[in-house]
Amino acid sequence: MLQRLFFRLERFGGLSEQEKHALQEAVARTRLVNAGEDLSGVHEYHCNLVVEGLACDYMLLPDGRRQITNLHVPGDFCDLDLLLLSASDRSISALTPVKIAIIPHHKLLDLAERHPRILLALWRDTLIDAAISRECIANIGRRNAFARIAHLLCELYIRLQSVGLVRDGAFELPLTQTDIGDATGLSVVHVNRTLQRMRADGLITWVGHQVTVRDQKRLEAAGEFRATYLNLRVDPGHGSGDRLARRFVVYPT
Amino acid sequence: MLQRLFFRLERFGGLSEQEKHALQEAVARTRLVNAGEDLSGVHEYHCNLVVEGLACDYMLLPDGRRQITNLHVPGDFCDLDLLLLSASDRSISALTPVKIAIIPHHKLLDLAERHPRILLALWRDTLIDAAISRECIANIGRRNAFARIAHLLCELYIRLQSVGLVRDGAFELPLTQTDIGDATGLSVVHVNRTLQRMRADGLITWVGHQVTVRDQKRLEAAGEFRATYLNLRVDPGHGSGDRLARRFVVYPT
DNA sequence: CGAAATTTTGAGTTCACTCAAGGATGGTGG
DNA sequence: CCACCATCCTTGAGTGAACTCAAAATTTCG
Repeated sequence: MLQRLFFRLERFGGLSEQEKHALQEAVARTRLVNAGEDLSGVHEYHCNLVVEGLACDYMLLPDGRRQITNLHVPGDFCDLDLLLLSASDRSISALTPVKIAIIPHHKLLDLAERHPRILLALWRDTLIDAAISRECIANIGRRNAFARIAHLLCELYIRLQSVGLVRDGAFELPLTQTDIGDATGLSVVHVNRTLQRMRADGLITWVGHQVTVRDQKRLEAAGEFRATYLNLRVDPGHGSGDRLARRFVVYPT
Repeated sequence: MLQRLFFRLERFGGLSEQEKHALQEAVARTRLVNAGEDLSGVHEYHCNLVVEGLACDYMLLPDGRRQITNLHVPGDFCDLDLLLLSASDRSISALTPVKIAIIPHHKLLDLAERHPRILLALWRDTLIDAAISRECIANIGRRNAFARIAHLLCELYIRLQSVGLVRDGAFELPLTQTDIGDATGLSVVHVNRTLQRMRADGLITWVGHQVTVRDQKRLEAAGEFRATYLNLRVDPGHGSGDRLARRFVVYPT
């Protein structure tokens, strides 16, 4: 059930078998959400974790325009923030049929108390989401359409790769061009024309829901993409995260 | 030293005297950073907290363009994420002369172990930053220049108010129009023209570094601003944050 | 097979950008 | 205390990237 999550977490040390087991046990049940449906209502006292499919955070503006603020691939928590915040500023919706693992807040709280490393993994996950958001701000604020879309595709490539969903440079991406537009702050029409150029340039192919990155280097250059912000590689030299985690292991509560 | 922080934290329950004291004690020293200078280098093994002045997170694009991804007002932590993440994707710079409280990571780690409620307050703070980022994405991605700037000013108004830095609808805002542009994804020229319109419309006055909100209602309407995402009001009905905190008090580690 | 959703094309428009230069402001040193 | 320099604000003019509206072509799916 949580393999994708665990697989991703391996990248920075991972969890012990015991911790994994505890997390697995915390899953109360699973749920299927149809494409286009909101997850709302569910997340009163539960966290939702994507097991299969693609979901997104979005905000609706008064005039009906939509802005997608993040995508959730398998292994991602959707709404960890509701564990600590009372006000939700966005909605979460399924872009494809999505299988969700539902973890009650109280169980996650138990885990956090008994397994500090799990608490840290959760916090860390929310911090990476924040880094993704920052990158998105720079993307939308300062790049043109071509670069924005290139950047988005690069990010998805790495994120999907980190959960084992890329094969030979290709991955399933069941997004409509409207979705791409809502995620990059562009109109559908412009997304369409830009994607045509991107395909013509030989950077990608996009057939059905199958996207293939034909020239990752040039795509990354076009999107000014550097994967570091995703924190998907272990970099033992910097930061105190490992130290913090180690402490919590040495002195378990 | 940390009054602004504590003042802001009061809004959702605050910290005990003991906890406040412990946080105060964790401050190793303070530092003055000149306007325009980066805080970088400092934050290898320290967290920086703004005591006075205005700082910002920013990212520099290859061609030299800048995108400001967040502002830090007094009482804000600048780089809590570095406690857990190894890769830093942005820089932090002082927009005005800034007084910084430096808190070594290891001391913050001690605190987190001994005072779970402090750990939660820190996590919560990073979650609110994430909410601010999301709102910023929607702002830049889907709103026009007028609304973007209005929204930014509304946000700053509330954030500064939450740390007691607004008086009679007026606050110090030592941002240049270039800064506003970098924060909203606009060019200086366009910021200038938009601000002129905003002043002519009677929404604000901006003299020197003093901004006065003349008509908050209309400004908020123009920016489609709703303050909930800032989580600055206690809303006991929703969420599990309080429960989590309570637990950690009932069963201290 | 037909309806609905999605992609694509065309044409005209606009919001925001760039370039360039002229004022204003404020800090600093002689 | 004033002159000077740097930064910032402001204005004008021309341009362009992305938008809107509208409709046709294509794909998807029940």
